[in-house]
Amino acid sequence: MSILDGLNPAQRQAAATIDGPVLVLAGAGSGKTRVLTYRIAHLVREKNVAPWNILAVTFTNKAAGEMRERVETLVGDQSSDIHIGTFHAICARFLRIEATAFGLDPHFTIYDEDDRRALMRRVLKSLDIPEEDLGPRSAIGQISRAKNAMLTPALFAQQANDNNIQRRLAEVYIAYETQLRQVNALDFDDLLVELVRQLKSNPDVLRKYQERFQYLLVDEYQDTNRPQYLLIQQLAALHRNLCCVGDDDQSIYQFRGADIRNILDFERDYPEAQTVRLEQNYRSTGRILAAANAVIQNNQDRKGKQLWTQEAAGEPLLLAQCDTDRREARFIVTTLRQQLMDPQYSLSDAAILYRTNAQSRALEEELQRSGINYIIVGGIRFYERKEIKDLLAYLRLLVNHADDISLRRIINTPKRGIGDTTITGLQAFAQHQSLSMLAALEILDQWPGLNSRTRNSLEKFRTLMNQLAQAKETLDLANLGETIFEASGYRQQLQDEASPEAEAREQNIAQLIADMTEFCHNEDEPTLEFFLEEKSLMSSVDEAEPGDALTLMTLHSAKGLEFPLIFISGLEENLFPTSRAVEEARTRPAAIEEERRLFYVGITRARQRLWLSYASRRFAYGTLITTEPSRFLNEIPAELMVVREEGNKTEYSRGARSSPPIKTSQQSARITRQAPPKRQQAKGIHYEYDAPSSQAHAIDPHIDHNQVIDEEDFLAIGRWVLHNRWGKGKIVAREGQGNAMKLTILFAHNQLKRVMVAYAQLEPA
DNA sequence: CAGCGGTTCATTTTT
DNA sequence: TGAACCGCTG
Repeated sequence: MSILDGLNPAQRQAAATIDGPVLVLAGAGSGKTRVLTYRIAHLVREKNVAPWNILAVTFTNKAAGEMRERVETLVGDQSSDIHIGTFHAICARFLRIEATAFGLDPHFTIYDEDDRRALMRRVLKSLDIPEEDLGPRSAIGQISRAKNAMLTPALFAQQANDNNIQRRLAEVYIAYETQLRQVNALDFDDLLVELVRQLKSNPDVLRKYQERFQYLLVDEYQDTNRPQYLLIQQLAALHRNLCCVGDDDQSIYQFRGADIRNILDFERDYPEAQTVRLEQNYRSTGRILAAANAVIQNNQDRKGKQLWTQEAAGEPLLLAQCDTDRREARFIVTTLRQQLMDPQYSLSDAAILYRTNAQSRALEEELQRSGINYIIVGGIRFYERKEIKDLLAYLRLLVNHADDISLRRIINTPKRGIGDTTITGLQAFAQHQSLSMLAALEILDQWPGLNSRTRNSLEKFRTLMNQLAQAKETLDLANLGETIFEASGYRQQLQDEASPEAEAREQNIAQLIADMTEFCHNEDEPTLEFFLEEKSLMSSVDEAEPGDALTLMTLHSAKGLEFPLIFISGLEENLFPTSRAVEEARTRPAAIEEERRLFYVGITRARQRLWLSYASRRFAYGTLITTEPSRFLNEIPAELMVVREEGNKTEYSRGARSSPPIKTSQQSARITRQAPPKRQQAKGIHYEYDAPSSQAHAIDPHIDHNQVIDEEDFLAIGRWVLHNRWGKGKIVAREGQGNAMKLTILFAHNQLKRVMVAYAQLEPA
């Protein structure tokens, strides 16, 4: 008897191989979290590994929380001693613990995108670089890339050729780093990069961690970037008991520096590594999985995997071609309503996925009109709201006096009559005195030519901050938050405004203070530092509250999640794939592949039903633009999908594309659901196409289900076959075997179609 | 200094 | 469409 008995053979191998490096290539829905948690349970309960000798790293806090929960049910109390966390959280924690050894100030602040941008603005201004030459956005992006390539400012400057822009950028990088250090802050990239560097130059500290973490587990390995890879390599170097779980087909963060080589080259980096493939999918119906497989097969750059399932074929996918984005929203709402008539489904079983956050607006309007309860994952995060960031800025400044960016944020919030001129003046004065802006407030009498009115306002602010600093020493976290809200005059300002928005803001702050109370109760060490750290590293996915609501989110946010009912909207060229990808693909065709993987991720989120949609006309940038259906739609075998037209018939350009997936409304109206494929002796693929009786009505009674196909005989290249929809055609190409077999057939009017044998009703012609 | 109105610009994706 | 930024006025 072993804990691992409940796993399938591949899963068991992945979980039981605990000595040496293991790479688990886990397809979507193949039970990778199960493997990870059972592996941990196996280590602790059956191999007597001490919990604190295990480190498990995930991508999101949510994944970490889930893993901890599931491990807890398997091993009980001991789970609390296992190190489970996100890369960023773990790095932040180690950096703080080892701050002294690393020569860092342990009170460092973690800067998010907003703070980073504010700092960059300041840098660009100080270097007199006009916005047209280099915007803060672009500068941040390029510097982030440099950091993730482990390039220090000095190295970057060296590499910068005589190219003017590069040299300029090097200057910006240097100034940015200097200022970051001056305000005692680290950005997201730094958390990783800094720890990797410090461990390299402090071998004794590294040794300590290497000895402690005898067993390492990494989730979502395909999304690790260079510094993350290096960190893992450092930590695993001693024991080499490293288990990385990932799926190259689900790598969707390369734009942010995730390096697919980390997964593709695993065997090279760890020659003794064992590779385990998890290819049985436990999540989706046969048709959904077939669609996913068909789409991802268009990618060249992959290790190659073929997912299979024992689940029933399920319902066909449905593609709604809508005339406008508004109609698309209505289609989704109507369809959802229909589904909810079925008592087995509730609102929380459904999710709408889209490529960009901006697309949520049209959907939201329609949902509000219909009174459907929904939550948005990833819009504006709670901790990104202005009022929350304001209050947090007070807290940050109390912890880190050097944090000028936070000071600037709050020195005149709420209004204290301290304007831009004064702030810029204070900054210059502080710089001249080599002090932080907060410290400079203490020596205002040395500021020449300061008029008494301004001085007065500044002194009032100084008094406030000193008062709060005292409060910090005596009060607990929640009371401190309350005091700041009150003493700063923030509450007063909101009440004076007396608007619904102000009311909402006040509520949000009440929520923040409630969070603080909760934090005090839950944590062993509820320090202000740790509270801020937790909040800085919180992502929008982590905030999704359970409840009876429909979920709206980007495809990126959906990674790792699953829903019985999934809508993927906005399947249009230049939206999904994005215009950037389309553009880039003109010179580098592989550029489209990340978008395709994203589509693959979306499809594989669905357990039972999947709806796809696009709008021929859509509001973007405030105007109506016309669009074309996404190329990805052509990659889904027609047999898997029913097409329906929503709204007025619309023209679309047929272009040079040989097989537009769209039929006219007359045709599509008559398209009934496809019959399940004929039973075949699949070679190595175990599809079971026993349609549940509830679907019986969907099956065309005229099809002979027992007809046996001798594929070798009549499906050879050059043969003529009869398709129930397109008539007679000639087979021109064939790929795959058994149920995965696809044929390319030339039908009348030079119509070239790719069909899946498993779903097409083909007969010898 | 604050508040206003006008203009411009942007939409990937996020730890 | 909207947020974000700029410049003018009181």
